[in-house]
Amino acid sequence: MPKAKYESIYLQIRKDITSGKYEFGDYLPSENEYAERFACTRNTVRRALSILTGEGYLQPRHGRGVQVIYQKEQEKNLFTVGGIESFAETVRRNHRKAETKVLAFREIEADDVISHRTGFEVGARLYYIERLRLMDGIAVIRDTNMYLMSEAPGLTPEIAARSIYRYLEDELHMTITTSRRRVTAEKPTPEDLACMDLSEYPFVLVVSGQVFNSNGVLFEYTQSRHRPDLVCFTETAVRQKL
Amino acid sequence: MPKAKYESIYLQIRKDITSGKYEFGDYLPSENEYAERFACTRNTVRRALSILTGEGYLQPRHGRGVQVIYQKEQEKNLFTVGGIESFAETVRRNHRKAETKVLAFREIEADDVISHRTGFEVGARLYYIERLRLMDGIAVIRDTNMYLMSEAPGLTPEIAARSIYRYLEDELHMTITTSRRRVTAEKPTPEDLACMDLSEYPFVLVVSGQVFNSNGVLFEYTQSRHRPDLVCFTETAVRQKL
DNA sequence: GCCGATTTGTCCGTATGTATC
DNA sequence: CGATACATACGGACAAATCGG
Repeated sequence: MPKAKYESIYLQIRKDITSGKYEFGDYLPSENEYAERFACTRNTVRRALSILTGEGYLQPRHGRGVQVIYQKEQEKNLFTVGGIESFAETVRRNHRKAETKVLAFREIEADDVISHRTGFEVGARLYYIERLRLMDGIAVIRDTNMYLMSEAPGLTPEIAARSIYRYLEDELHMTITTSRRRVTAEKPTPEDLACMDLSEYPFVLVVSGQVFNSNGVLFEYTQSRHRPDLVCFTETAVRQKL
Repeated sequence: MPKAKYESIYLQIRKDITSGKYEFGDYLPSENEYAERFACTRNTVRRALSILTGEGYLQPRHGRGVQVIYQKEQEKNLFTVGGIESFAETVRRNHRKAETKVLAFREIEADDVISHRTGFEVGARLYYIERLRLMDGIAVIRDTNMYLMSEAPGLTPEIAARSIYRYLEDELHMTITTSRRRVTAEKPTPEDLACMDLSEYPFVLVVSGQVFNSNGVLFEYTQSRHRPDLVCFTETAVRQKL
């Protein structure tokens, strides 16, 4: 699957870390040793290591070696925004029953209001999708998504009810590269109140973001309005001077 | 100040982006042109560009060029967690008056409850600090921090009232590399209610995290409890295969 | 404290592949 | 098809930090 050499090295070392072969605090073999072992130059090893460093797995220490700082997380909250976990996966992990209700599915054109909020160009043709996410029959998330039709053609309400990402990746062979997210607390809108049981929560946590594909095209704008007690947002930040 | 060549190139290009010289959607000069302009190899240019890509500023497009995908954020919320902005900087950016009140300053030892929550080893000697952050006289954040004494010696209440990070960086010459953060919504504790004006907000947004220094040592655990209307949490995730 | 070996950090120059126009 | 631009990889050189003898 991985065609680039640095990528297969990256995958191999990551597996050694997540499988527990190297634990928190351990030092990896030296770059020179890896270079020999993988039959490549030190530069190529360093590239793989730099990705792992950027992902928070490793901490290189000048003159000493490269240390593992990855630890298995202790998950408590239901929804972990920030990872790559989808709604369905999250629900499954918690042994609940997932359901998705499509509230709206339209084709629209971006006007300047939409453009300003989402980053799409004025006049761009978009799919506009509203969905309600239910867990064990309780509405917990209200999603609004917009997809650039030229990049994600062929979307249907049926796909929206199942998994849009599976369609994009498996059918359209699209790969996602950069995404931006913002989390804010907002007062619920009438629509929020109509859809979700927010009786004791006078706020919703709003996660909005843009997603770019590997062509560098902004193709998705997404906004998820969460019941505040169920969401958890995680981040790993690295001073990336490597 | 920047000693490494790639770093000064990084800073220069970033400045060109944030200053608006290049806008969202524009293409940067080619790597070869930059290499000539900065009198270095394409590799060095690529390194600077790769950092900017990892930070969400750029989107390289194979065969075409490198596109700017940075947009000036529409800052509505006061506090942007996720960036590297300190409380004082945020307040200054909003032209407000900052104040920090130290509520507690103790030396403690990590028991197993603390250890489990923070990641410090049992028995580790820690500074325990509680602070209240005031903006224009209004309490908006309640901070609880713990620092590993062996890595951050010499902390005092006076330093805590000013800037701990300035002390760590300037006096102890410590550099921060990796940090992990979690954001959750929680019911306010009696302490929260006593310290902050939360009358209309039955929730606080809790940002907790671990910080590693360049020695790879977990030296800080931090928890900030925010009034929900004032915080904004941003993240840029990149599938970093660059 | 010095020296040499090891290890990571920075940078160069070059070659080749692949996508776009 | 050729020119341009980014992507991958090689190999080498020297600097800087660490560690053991």
